[in-house]
This record gives sequence, structure tokens and C-alpha cells, in this order.
Amino acid sequence: MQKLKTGDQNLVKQMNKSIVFHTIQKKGPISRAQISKLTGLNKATVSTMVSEMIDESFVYEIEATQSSGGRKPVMLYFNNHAGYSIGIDLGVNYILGLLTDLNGNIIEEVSQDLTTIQYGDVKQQLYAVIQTLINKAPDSPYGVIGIGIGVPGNINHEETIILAPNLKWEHKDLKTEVQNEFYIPVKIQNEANSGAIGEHIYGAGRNISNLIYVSIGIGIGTGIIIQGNLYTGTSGISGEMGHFTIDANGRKCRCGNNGCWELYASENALLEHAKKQKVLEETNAITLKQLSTEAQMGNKKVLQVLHTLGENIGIGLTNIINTFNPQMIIIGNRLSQFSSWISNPIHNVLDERLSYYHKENTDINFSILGKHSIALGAASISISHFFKENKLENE
Amino acid sequence: MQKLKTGDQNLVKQMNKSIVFHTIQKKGPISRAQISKLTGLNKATVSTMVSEMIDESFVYEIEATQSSGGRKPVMLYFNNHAGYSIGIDLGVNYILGLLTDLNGNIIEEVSQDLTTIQYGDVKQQLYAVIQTLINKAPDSPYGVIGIGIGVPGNINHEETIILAPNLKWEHKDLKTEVQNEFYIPVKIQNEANSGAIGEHIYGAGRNISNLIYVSIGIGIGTGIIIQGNLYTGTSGISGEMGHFTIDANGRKCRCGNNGCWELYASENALLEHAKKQKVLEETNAITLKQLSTEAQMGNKKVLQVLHTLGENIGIGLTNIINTFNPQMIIIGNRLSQFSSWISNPIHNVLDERLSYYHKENTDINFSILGKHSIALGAASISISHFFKENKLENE
DNA sequence: AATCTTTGTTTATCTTTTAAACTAAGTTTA
DNA sequence: TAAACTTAGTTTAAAAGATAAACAAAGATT
Repeated sequence: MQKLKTGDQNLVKQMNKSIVFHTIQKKGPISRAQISKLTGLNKATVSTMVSEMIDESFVYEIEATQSSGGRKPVMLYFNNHAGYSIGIDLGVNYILGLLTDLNGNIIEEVSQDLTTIQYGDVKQQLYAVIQTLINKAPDSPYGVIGIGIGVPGNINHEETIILAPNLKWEHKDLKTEVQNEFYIPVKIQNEANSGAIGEHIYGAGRNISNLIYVSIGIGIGTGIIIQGNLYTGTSGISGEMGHFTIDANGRKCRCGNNGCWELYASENALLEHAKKQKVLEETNAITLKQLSTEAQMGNKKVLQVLHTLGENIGIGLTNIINTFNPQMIIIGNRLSQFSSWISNPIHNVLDERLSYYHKENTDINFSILGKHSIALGAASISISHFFKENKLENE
Repeated sequence: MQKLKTGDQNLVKQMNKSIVFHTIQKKGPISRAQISKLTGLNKATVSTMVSEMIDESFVYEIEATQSSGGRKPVMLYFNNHAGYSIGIDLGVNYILGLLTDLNGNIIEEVSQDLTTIQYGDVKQQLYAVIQTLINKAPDSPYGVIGIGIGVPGNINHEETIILAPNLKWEHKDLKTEVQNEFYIPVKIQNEANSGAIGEHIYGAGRNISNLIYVSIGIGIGTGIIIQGNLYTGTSGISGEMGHFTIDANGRKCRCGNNGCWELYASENALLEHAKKQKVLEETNAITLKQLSTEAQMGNKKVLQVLHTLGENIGIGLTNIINTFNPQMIIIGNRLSQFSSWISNPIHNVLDERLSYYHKENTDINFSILGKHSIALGAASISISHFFKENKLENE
């Protein structure tokens, strides 16, 4: 039996304070009276919580300009400049860093190419990016409240990098190292999971409690949001859906399995297929950029290759929908730029393969945060951690 | 923003009472003092809760026979005979009904063949089974506290049967009908989900918070337990993993998809394959029972067919593990009887296809409740509902 | 000017948890 | 065998927090 958390007055207060806080954050500007009506909490309770949060700089008030037939309400605002968060998208050949306010608005953006994947070198570049962002953070009551990092690899529950195949890293405790460098709380999460959270909090999946984020880049990673929470599995490595078999007799994947989905529906798959089909004159080095340009110009062979890609993506999405019955699927990362050409084949495959109920009830969307989804997700993990520490959010 | 539940004294009390109750249920016989030490709740708090539960007949006390150097403790016992639950496994050609105590111990078992799938007729037989079980229930403070029914079909969140393909039922509100007949709370759940809960509460998956139950019968259904709770998806129809594609170019399934897992790894698949391979003299009507007998006698062809079945099951399990990173997978329903012949091929496939971390950390088990898992799961859903109503369990 | 409305605070009450004191009932020690 | 020690469980007083009701503040309406 797991040790269950007992209840006391403290817990009650934290729950209610968190409710009042989120109401102000999401519905503000709003008056104390409105919060009381909306949440069912007593006016006195709301007043107590609010004055605490004003003392803590999380909330400020501005008198309303007009009344509705009685005393003018005092409007409450979430102070999204009480502190700032840093979100890092650590890619295989780039680092993208964002400084955001507590609402996830981007204040500064720093981007660098990575010329090496050597751990020590990457770490130094990472430190430089973080230091730049810290220097740009405006003065605020809480300063830089955390650093979130999205990494393309498997992260366990202790936030150690177990394996990042494309970076060739194994067992790196980056969290502790960065923390010791800057003395700011660090959160590390898998790239697809970060993207999922980014889209869930700020993007296409706001207010959607069951969603699957499908990151289609060099490979395919997925982030699972269930009942509003990230699901990371027993040891932190769920969501390896890029490696489910869609062709039991297909060719060997580097993961050990055969006929993995990402062999048919990823950036690598697209480029290989394009090369094989000789879609361009010089077949030696095709890039995504070239394919995008050619597609826009109506290159038939390129369109055909993209069509096939879309169909293959659709096959995998069918599996995801049958498994999770999610409210929404969000396709992100680099291949989402081809949305206008792959959307139709995806939907055709789904129409053909899904049962009636699933067809009706699943939204297929493309990322709306684009290249920022991972870094924003990472930043938001840190913000959420900060709020929990300050008892404004529950576990 | 979803309306969040506010906290008050009532909530705190319910949380703590539930903790004390579960401690007695799982660790009993146990004294008040021990509960206090174990849970961290004050002795006075524990005493208050306990005397309430004694008044409510959920707990009784017996003085201990010996002390440990001081006043003798009074030992507290969960009164598993405070009421009884009914669990029904409504199959395609049978009804299995169980009467259990509040600990899931089977008190009575009733089993009937179904000769028709006509809704009205099945309902009458179901009523007869339930009435028999009600009549056999011993006298108790709460009587029969609920009826749980596991059905082979899609159930939505309102517990309406949306579609039960093998029974050819659509949109049946069986819950309300049974409730109006017996005036006892009724809970309806999908067959695989019931099985998952059964194994999670009473079977191979006790104390395992992330597990996938794979019901391999005529088709394949799955039940998903995540963070200790059943996950049923946005509209209640998650877990259709029998219909994920393992061969994109495979043959058409009745669900509309191509190359579904259950076309290769279910009872139907096994029987067809056996027929094709002519494993028996008379090829016309092979049964599971015959295959079992022949396998025991060492029939090479049968063993080969079972070997292939195991491999195909393994392919699907690889997908499940890559997706969920569960702590345990439990294989149940009729095909689990072949465990001794399919276990090795399953493990071989997993060893070959899974990455190192998943191999190390995922337990593959066969159902230990056997033919009772669905009915026991259904009974336990009702028990859990009853406890929630009585504030002994949290939502 | 009097009355009505709406907002927000103050006050007294209620519930529940907790620490500390206390009673109960045993064992160990001198 | 009596005194000291242990352990179990109850009683009591205090503290925290939510709430309803009364109240004060500040506007609109009649």
C-alpha cells in the first residue's frame, strides 16, 4: 500500500488558494465577488487568499472604471511579470533558448547552431545561452524562477538523461550540473513530452485534457497527456510510439524492432523516399527546404512523395486513436511544415481505417507554436514547478 | 477552465477516514495506535474515525491476546460481510455471475449458457442469474450493495452500451433497465476493462499502478490502468489495441482497418491458422479444447501453430510496451490457457524487439483469476462505488 | 434625499486536526 | 509485592480555516 497523503487545514487552504489563483490567471481581470460566485468559495475566504497573493506580488489590483449598479468592484490581475522562466530546446544540431514571463509570453529568444554533439562542448554552449537569457531578464520580485530543458532522449523520473541516441549521450546528470552552475531550479524533460506540454498549456491543445502530441522529426516521438497530466510511464520512457510495428515483416530498425512506424513516416523516411524516387535532378543531398520549395512550385514527384508520407503518418495515427481515444492529436516538429500537403492523405487514411465513433470525435491538428513548442513547454514545466513550490498549484 | 473542487473540512475528513479505512482493510487486524503511527494521523483522529466506522458496521474489534509490554491493543478488523456484491461476466455465449463479499471472496457462482444473442432474451436470463444470486446473499447490514456487469462492447461514460458487435447490440441502456428491475445500483463496464480491474484489485496486478490487461478471446481487447486508475479515453472507447495495425498491407478487418493485430493473435486467428495447417484429421470444426488436448499430447503441427500465435502476440505486446512503458502486462481470457506453449515465443519476440530498458523493466504475466477476472472486476467496481457513496473511498 | 444594489470586510460560529494531559491496563524491576 | 516503566486509547484545550450573517463602503435609481 502506498503511503497516502493525509488531509489537514493546510491542504484545504492550498487547494482553495490554488483555485483562486487559477481563476485570476485564466479569467482576470476579475473581482473578488465574481471569484466567489464562480468558485463557490465564501467572499471572506476569497478576500483572505487575495490579500496573501497581493503581498506575494502574484496579484495586483486596479479599480474598475464603472459599476454595475452598486459599489465599483476592484479588478484583480495576475502579475505575469512577478518572475521569468527560461525554456531550452536542446536539439541535435541547435540550441533554442527562450525567456518567458509567467504567462509564457516570449521576452527574448536566443538561437545557436551546434557544430558538435560532444557533451562537454554542448554544455558550454548551453551555459552561454542560459547566461545570455538571465542577463536579459528584467528586474522582478522573483527573478528567473527556473530553467526547463527539452532533450531528444529518454529521461527517467529522477530527470537523468538515460540515453539520447542522436547525441550519443548516456547517463548524463545535466540537471544537477546546470543547477550547480546557476543556482536556479532546473527541470529536464524529453523533447516530445515538452512539446506536448507546450501545446497543452499554450498551443493547439489548451483545455484539452486527453491529447497525444506527435513530434515528427528525424524520428517520431510522442507525448501523452492524460486527464490533464503528462504520462511518462513506469520508468519515464513511455511514448516510444515511433517504434511501434506497423509492418511486422518490415526492415530492421536501429531500436531492434522490425517495421517501426518512424521508418515510414519520419523526416529520414521522407528524405530516403525522395532520393529513391529521384524527385530532384541532383539526387545526392536533398533537404527539407528543397522539398518545401519544390512542393510549392508543384513538383509532381515531390507531391507524390509527400502524399505517401501523409498516408504513412495516417496509419500510425489510426493506432494512436484506437489505443487512446484522445480528444485531440497534435502533429508537431519539423514535418508539420508540410501540413498543407500531408493533411489530406492523413484524413483519407483515417476515414478509411477508423470506426465511425473515432472519426467523429478525434481532432487532428498541427502545432500552432511551431518551432517554439518544445522550449515553451520546457519553460512552462519550470513555471508550474515554481507555482507548486509557492503553493499556488497542487501536485 | 474546468470547475475545480474546493476544499473544506468535509473533504479533509473524508480523505483521512478513507486512509484509516484502507489501512484497516489492507493491514488489519491492526490497532488504533499502529494506524496512527503508520499514517501519521493523530491518535485522537484515528479513534474518532474508527468509532464512526464501528457504528457503520464496516469495522469490528477484538481484544488482542497478548501485549507488547504495555496495555493490550484492541485489534480492528474490516467487516467484509457488511454487504455483498454481484459481478456479472456477460459473454457472447454465456453468463457467469458471482456473489462476493466486500473483499472479493466468492460466495456463490452461477453460470449459464446463452443460446441466443437477442437482447430481450439475454436480459431475461441475466435477471434470472441476478435474482438467484440475490436470494443466496446472507443477511448483512447493507445487503446486496451493487451489481457490476462486464460486457463485450463499447461503453460510454454514461455507461450505455454503444455497440457490442458480437452480440449485435447497439445503444442499449442496460444499466437503467437492470436498476429499475432490482433497485440496486448498477455499474456497466467493458469486458477488458473489467478484467483489468479484476486483476488489478485481486489478481496478478495487485499494487501495480501502471498495467495493461490484454484480453485475448475471439478478438483482442485491452484495459489500461494508469496511476492506479482505469483510463477509458475521451468517450469511453480507449483500449482498442486489438485493432492497431501490425501489417499496413495486411487484409481488411471488420473494423475498417487493415492488418489489425487481432487478425494474427486472437482465438479466431488461431483456429483459422490451425484449420489451414490441417493440424487435425477432420479439418471442419476445430475447437480450443481439441487444440489444448493435442498440444498436451505433443502434436507437432499444433505446437507449431501455437508457436506462431505466441510470436504474433509478442509483436503486439512490443507495441504496448513501447507505448505505455507499463510495469506489467497481464494476458487474460481464453487464450491464456495456452500459456505454457506461447510464453516462450512471446518472450523470444520481446527479447529480440525491445530495447534494453524495456526488457529489464516490464513483467509479462498471465491472468491468475482465470475465468473469474471479468466478473470479479465487475463486482469490485460496484464495491468501490459503494465505498465512495459511504465516504470510505475518494473519487 | 431616500432607497436599492453591489462589493468587500468583520465577526461569531462550526468543523476538524493536533499536542498534551490523562486514564487504563499491561510488563519489568528492585 | 510494590514501584517504575510501557503501551493503548480517550479527553481536553488550542489552532486553523471555511462560512453565514452582519456590517461598512460606494455606487445607481427613484
